[in-house]
Amino acid sequence: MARRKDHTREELKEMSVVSARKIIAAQGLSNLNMRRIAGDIGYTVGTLYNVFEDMDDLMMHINAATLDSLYAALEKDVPQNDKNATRALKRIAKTYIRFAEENFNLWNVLTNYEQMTEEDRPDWYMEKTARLFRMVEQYLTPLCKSSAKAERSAKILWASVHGICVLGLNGRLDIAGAAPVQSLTDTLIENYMKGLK
Amino acid sequence: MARRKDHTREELKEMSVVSARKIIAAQGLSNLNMRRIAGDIGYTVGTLYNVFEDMDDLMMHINAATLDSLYAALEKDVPQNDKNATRALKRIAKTYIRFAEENFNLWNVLTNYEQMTEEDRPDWYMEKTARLFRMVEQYLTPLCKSSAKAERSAKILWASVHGICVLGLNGRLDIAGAAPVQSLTDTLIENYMKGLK
DNA sequence: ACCTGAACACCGTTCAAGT
DNA sequence: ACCTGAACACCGTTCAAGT
Repeated sequence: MARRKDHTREELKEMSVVSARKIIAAQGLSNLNMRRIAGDIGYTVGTLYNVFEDMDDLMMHINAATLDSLYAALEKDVPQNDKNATRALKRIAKTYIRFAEENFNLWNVLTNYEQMTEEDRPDWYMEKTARLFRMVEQYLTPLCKSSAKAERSAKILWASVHGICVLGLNGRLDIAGAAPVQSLTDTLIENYMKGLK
Repeated sequence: MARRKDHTREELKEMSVVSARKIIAAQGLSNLNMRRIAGDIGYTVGTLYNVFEDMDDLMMHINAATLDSLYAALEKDVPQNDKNATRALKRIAKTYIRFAEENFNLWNVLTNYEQMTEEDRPDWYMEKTARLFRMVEQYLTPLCKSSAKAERSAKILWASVHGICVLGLNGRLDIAGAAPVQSLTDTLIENYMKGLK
């Protein structure tokens, strides 16, 4: 063994993240561990630590991949340049909720796994969340007096939809499934947009 | 040793929860473990398992205590029978945000630690969250055509404020501290209530 | 340089043994 | 009946040893 060099460093990273996401999606975070990932990609734990700093580092890459697939889902489902902002925002919320339901375990990891190190989140990671907010913001800019106000409303609406989704899908609102959650976010967006004018 | 009977079963439960909450508040969830709690209350791990089913059970009692102190904070700070619903709701949000900031570690455990067993949450635990929603609902009932509509708006507003608080205090909204978070929830509540009329 | 595999420290949990 | 403490299984992480 040793010095196999079957895969490049980047390939190993990619394989590890794919494997870890597969395990989380199928069996939840509690069934994820380093030995399991290593076995799954045909290496030993030591190799994982040659490629990732630690499990937190691996988890950040897992969440980055989830953010990418969320962004892709939104880009695919949400029509570009919808002149009706309220309709577009409802569509974003609907896609977000469906994504959360369909990728429940991965989405929960993204939501719950807090990297305590708030400030040393790398720029490439921050950008993945920033572009999600920009997607919401583009529909609010034409309706607001300043870009600062549009940014504020984008934060408020995104975080609110997120909160309803978190509590709703986790059974804290006495409702079950994605449909009633979406109904609540629709009402939120309608009332907020009415109040904005 | 053995057969000390220094404390009743209920006293042991209480002591364990108090100790665990102290550890979480001071050093975070990652520094909490069964041996530490046991040592802190002057017993061994076996005793903890004589009183709690497992760590999940203990965690539920920890979160129950946090919900109680949150309710107490709200009861203390929010004026009863405020005729101005928007003002009262803003006050609830403000107190909630301050509680989350001041009890950050405990509040994060309450928020992030998901008991996967959704349906076997005991009734006495469910009631602790239900009464929080009722507190919000009381201000919405006079403004809504049906109690069902008031209930819906209570869920929407509570979950939205929660979402803004979660993302805001965890540094996901490019803002720092409780004040700007509260500013966002104020705008949310204002616009939502305007839209409601 | 890359990879192994054994070791270390530390967990949650169990349970035979004591009083 | 209550409590101990040692044991078990399992985890993240490290690192000397191999090629």
